[in-house]
Amino acid sequence: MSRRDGDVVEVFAALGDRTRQDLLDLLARGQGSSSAALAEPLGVTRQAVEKHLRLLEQVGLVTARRDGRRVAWAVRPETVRRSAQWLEARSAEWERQLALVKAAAEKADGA
Amino acid sequence: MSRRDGDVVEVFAALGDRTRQDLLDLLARGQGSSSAALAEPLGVTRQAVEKHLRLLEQVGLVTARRDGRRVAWAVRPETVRRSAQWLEARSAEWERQLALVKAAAEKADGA
DNA sequence: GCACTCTGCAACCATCTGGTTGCATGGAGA
DNA sequence: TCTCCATGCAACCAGATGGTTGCAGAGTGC
Repeated sequence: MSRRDGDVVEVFAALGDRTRQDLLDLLARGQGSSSAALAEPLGVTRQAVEKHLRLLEQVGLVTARRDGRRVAWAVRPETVRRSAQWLEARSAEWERQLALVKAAAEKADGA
Repeated sequence: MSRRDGDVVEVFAALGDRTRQDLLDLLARGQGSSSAALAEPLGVTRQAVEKHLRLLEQVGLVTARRDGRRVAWAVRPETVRRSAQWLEARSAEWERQLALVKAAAEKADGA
């Protein structure tokens, strides 16, 4: 597994949390871009939101832009799309490999 | 977010771990199907592998089939494919929403 | 029948995680 | 200039996690 594969593992780990999924939804819908604005619909403190946002930023799922003292967060869907494509390729690869293994096993049984 | 969405979150959490990713790779390649056979290339104990396998089974990524006292584990790529498609749809949806938000903001600026 | 093999399970441990609280700092508006 | 607002950060906490060790039970081959 290459280093890039390692990055993808972190993206999946980041996506494997309900609060972060909801957070990304809110950001994509334009329903708030500051941590305080996002905290209220999520039902957690703004510090919890900031923690999640920093993790999402770390794996490339969101970006931050300073606006005076405010920070405007935004989703980066292209990172999600790339991860989806990576996963799709993996499942296709696994299906291909399983077909080979299955064919080899049937050949052995016939022998 | 629907209940099915909740399931997907668990799939991503399951995929967000390097050992489990490697485990799925080994299973797909047919390089061992029992916990003991899988533990050696992963460098962890068979109990650790079994823990991971049970979690993967819980979210539908692998299946177990009893073979006497042995358990043969197998990957279910269709679950991975479905999750990839879900993610692809989400990123497309987020891109669509972001475009709407961006257009609305530009309209407001022009006013 | 017995020894061996494979699995299941629980207890344990160090670390991580998701969240809260409290306080400090910097930007902005009056 | 001062007050307010928004953010940053650290400490804390309960629970979860990933792994190990030890032991018991069931299947299997001799």
